[in-house]
Amino acid sequence: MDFSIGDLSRRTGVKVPTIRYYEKEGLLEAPIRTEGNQRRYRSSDLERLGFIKHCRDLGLPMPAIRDLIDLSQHPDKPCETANRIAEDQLKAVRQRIAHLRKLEAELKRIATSCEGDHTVTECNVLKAFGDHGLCLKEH
Amino acid sequence: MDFSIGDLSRRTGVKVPTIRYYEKEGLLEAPIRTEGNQRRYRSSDLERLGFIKHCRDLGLPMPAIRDLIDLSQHPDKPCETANRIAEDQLKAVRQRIAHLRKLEAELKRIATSCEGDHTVTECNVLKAFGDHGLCLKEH
DNA sequence: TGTAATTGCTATAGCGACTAGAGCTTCAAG
DNA sequence: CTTGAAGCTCTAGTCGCTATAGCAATTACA
Repeated sequence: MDFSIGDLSRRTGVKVPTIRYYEKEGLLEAPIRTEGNQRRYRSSDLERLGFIKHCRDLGLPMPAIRDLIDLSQHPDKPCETANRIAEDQLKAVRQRIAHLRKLEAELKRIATSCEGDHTVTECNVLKAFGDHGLCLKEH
Repeated sequence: MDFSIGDLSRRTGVKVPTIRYYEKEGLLEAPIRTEGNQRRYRSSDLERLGFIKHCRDLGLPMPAIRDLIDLSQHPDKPCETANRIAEDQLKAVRQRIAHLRKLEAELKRIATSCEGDHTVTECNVLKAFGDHGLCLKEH
């Protein structure tokens, strides 16, 4: 019914030092210890760590995760905050996608500007890396 | 015909401490100094810094930029390396886009799962953040 | 020429979210 | 009872900057 830190790691896919780091940062509560000072977790910790893992996979920064955890411990509060966090993150992700698409377009242009077999003196790739003015759009 | 570090900064949009950092990291050569120990740059440094800036904007990591600079100083070498760097970066950008699109889809689902005015106990947003199993696809 | 504002200098520390390593102790299997 | 895996703490390193402190030099204007 209780897990070692290694068990927790295997079940969640979060590395052992990262689990200890989350504890230090206050995302996970410090668990009880064995007589030999080793951490022993319960299934509620497993859930909590799964929650954190999923949030991190979604790109949430740690302060946002802290907010969500605080929130989930006050069940009578309105859930606007949770909503706002999800929407902010969605906005951020969309911005990053837009930005990366511009980069993709320019890198495609750069990568296809060199046909074959010559030396760097006449290499368009190097020129293109150097000259922002050649870009189709600003980024 | 020569610029202070501030001039260089204004003309390239690279911040002053970042310029000094690039020098420490060997991306920029150490320029000559005035009697009072201040850096004085020439237009070749301006070009080089513009090159670096553009590469960073495109997401190239510093080691890749170092490779490109080395390359540009051996004009007789074949330009395969430059090509490979551009293509690797293009590939990396496309991967990141693909990943972000999955996140976007899931965040959209999470952010729209809560309609209106209730408390966190029955909030689907919090549930969705917690439960990876509810995801449409893995990420 | 005097002085004040701006810019420059070095060195160090901090950011976020881990990751790696050293050097030690405890646990579990055979 | 021994051995090897897993655990412990603590420190430092990663990347690409950014901020701060405490000075020195330069520049603009009176």
